[in-house]
Amino acid sequence: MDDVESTADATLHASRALVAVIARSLASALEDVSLPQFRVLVLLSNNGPLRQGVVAEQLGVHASTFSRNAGRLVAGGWVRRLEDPDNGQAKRLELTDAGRALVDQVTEQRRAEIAAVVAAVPAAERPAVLAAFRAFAHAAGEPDPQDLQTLAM
Amino acid sequence: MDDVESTADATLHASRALVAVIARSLASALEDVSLPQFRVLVLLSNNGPLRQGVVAEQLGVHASTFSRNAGRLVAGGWVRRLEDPDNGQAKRLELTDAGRALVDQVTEQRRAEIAAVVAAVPAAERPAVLAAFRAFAHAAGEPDPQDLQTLAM
DNA sequence: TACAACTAATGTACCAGGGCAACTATGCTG
DNA sequence: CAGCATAGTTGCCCTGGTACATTAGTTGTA
Repeated sequence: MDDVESTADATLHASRALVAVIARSLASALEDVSLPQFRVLVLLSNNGPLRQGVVAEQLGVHASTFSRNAGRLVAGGWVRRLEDPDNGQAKRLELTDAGRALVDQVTEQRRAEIAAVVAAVPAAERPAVLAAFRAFAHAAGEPDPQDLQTLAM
Repeated sequence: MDDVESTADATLHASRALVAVIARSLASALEDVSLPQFRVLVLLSNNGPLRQGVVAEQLGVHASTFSRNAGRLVAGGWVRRLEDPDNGQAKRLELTDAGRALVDQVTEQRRAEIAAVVAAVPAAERPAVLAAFRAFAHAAGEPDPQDLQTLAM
């Protein structure tokens, strides 16, 4: 087994731990909203207020579908529908405080759990881990936002 | 920023790349089956044939719910329902070749994409990356199977 | 101004997933 | 054998996500 393979192996193994963290952080939010709904919140969190049509297109769903989904989010108090001052026919969606808090809570939990793992790495090895993860991230390049959005990141 | 924080930061960054890979590999399977359905396939792939009731319990859904879901998987040709020779009332679920192939394809794609990233890491740094991921995985401990199952790993 | 284009909402319909309750068939045990 | 427990199926109902077609209101333009 060459070093590409064994490194890929170790990466896959470590990725299981990361996935578990991500799944756990997601699970807490999914008690409040569905995954498609949470994706919307993340989208708004990353981009600020957006027109409904834009969100629908980003999510790859029909505008009518999204209109209803947005309605559910509004009803749940996670987002607000605002008139677009520049365009009377358009509506802008904006996170409410609750919506923002939900997203923040997930990312916070994610951060905290990963920090806990890192803290469990012997201090002497931490710089090496830091350098290695940076090298890996660099080699991977910027992830496709569309892919990240699938799992609401 | 201490080195726990900056390392956690780098880890989060690297994890985005990993999540993108996982999302992509999952996406290809989700053209054929739904996520709840794929979870079933993974469960069977990891454990071999299982009684329906056991699967339902693992997934945390009602037996009646799962009975129908299993029916859809059978109809799709992904699993087979077998009489349990030891117990006339029980049914065992077993992956068909197609079901196994679907799961294998996802894990294969995942492996291949990660290997591609690793191959893009300069050879001189690869041993450090290997060591880092091992250290991280070790620090994280064994992930909770329940968490992994959420995202079908 | 009148008409076309755009944006969202709504009526209608469908499917997947989920639960509860009732039923069937089988297994176990006194 | 009678009666109870176990395993799964099915009827019924609800929610969420999805699409298509249509409608209503807004904007822009010929």
